Amino acid sequence: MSLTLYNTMTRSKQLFQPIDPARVTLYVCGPTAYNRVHIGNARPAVIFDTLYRLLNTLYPKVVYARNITDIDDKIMATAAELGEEISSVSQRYAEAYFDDMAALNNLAPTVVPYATDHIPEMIDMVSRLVAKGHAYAVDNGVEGEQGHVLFAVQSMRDYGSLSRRSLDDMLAGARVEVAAYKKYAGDFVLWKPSADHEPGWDSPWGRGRPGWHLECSAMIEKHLGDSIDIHGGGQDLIFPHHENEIAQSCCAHDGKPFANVWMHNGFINIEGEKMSKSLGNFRMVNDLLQQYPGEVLRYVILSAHYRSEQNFSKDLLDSAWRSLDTLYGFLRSQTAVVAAPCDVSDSEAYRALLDDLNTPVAVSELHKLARQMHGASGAEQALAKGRLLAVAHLMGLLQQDPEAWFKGARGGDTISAEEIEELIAKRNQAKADRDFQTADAVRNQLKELGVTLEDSREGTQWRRD
RNA sequence: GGCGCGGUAGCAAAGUGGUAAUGCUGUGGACUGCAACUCCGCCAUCGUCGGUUCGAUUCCGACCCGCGCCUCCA
Repeated sequence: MSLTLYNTMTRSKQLFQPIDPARVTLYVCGPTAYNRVHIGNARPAVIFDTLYRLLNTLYPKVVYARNITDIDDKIMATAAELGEEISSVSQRYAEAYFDDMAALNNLAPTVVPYATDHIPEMIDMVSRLVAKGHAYAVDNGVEGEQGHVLFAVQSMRDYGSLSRRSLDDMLAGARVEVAAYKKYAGDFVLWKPSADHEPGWDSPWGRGRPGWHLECSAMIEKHLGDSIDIHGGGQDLIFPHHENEIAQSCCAHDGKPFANVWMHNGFINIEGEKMSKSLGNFRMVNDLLQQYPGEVLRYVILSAHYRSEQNFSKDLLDSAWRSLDTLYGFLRSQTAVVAAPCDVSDSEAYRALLDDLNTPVAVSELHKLARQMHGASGAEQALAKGRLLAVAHLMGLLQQDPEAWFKGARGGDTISAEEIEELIAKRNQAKADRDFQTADAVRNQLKELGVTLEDSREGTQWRRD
């Protein structure tokens, strides 16, 4: 069994070969904690969580790090707006992020490093970059400029290799003004000075704070090593974020490779439009969770290949919910069957995942396996159930009790489970009396309250629509 | 301007040089007191035009359409 992954760096799929099979390393860029996260943040979390699960079946130890950026100008702005401490803002939103991600059945990463816990490491890295001639400090005495440390992009030969852009091309189309203190327009900030009212840490270049890209380089170096196996994130991070991470880390390590495989997930659009602040169409995970189980969001994300763009819409979410209903329906009808232990690697779904995380095929296999289970009996059925659950577990799906799935709140519930049971009892009595008019009246009454009844030889089951 | 991505059934979404998985929806039937669930069946020739080939949705070229990035951004 071998894993193939698409590498943004080479623009091709390639066999995954860990640097050290005894310790595979995966790093994914996490959120900046200044707001509730939107569904776009959820995609990489779900995708790479699935990859993490997959890697765990292949290697004895996988170190998965996903950071929290807790110092950033956006957080500072939010804190100022709310009149709150920066740390309290970032802590609150980091917690909210963890809650949201857990609701999507994401496992906790092995390491969750915080930027502010790594200031000395960052300063150290900047010092090394300066010493090696890859960075320079602005020392012109000008207020607001003095104390910046910039990465000298021209000091690195392969700068731009990930995004495949030449410096000149980028600068030609640049839409931003170039700060006068930069030696070269493409140079980016490693460290910036903080005003008295801004958060800051003492450094060789005065009181200041880290630039955006620095934390990832420093934290990866500390927790994962100089060279890691896989680095992931959203496509928008390819440039400049990841390009700059590469620059920092490679130059700090005298040219040693930084990440062997670069993986980037596509964007999520909303009802056909790009999700953006100006369009006001951000979909916060938390808001969606008020209307849909987290598993539905996860199912939707896994229904598309991670590299393609994905369009979120109400129809898509509703249909995913119905698909899960079908799957849980099969499981509910086989509750009595004890799942037999099963080796996931012996499945089409597993092979699909090994092929650059082809989750759409893996999801489709879930449906095939469920039907297979449904049509089987005896030991074969037990095995089929075991396989279905094992494969689903790899994807973080179908792990809850089917009964709970159907009876759980689905938003706007107006009738309690007890009341439903009472009405069912009443209807069953009517049925026994051959009073079908009353029986149907009860059914319709429940239907209007969003409850569907399912009669079978074993009795009546119910579900919320 | 530079770099890059995509166009497959009503919707979503895989895939392959030899006539297209899967889910949702719709629809015909079975089951049911009626339903629901489930089961059986039906519903696409893969943006357009050329080329290569015995054969292309799959390779090549052109074109049309949609989209992303170019230092806030998953």
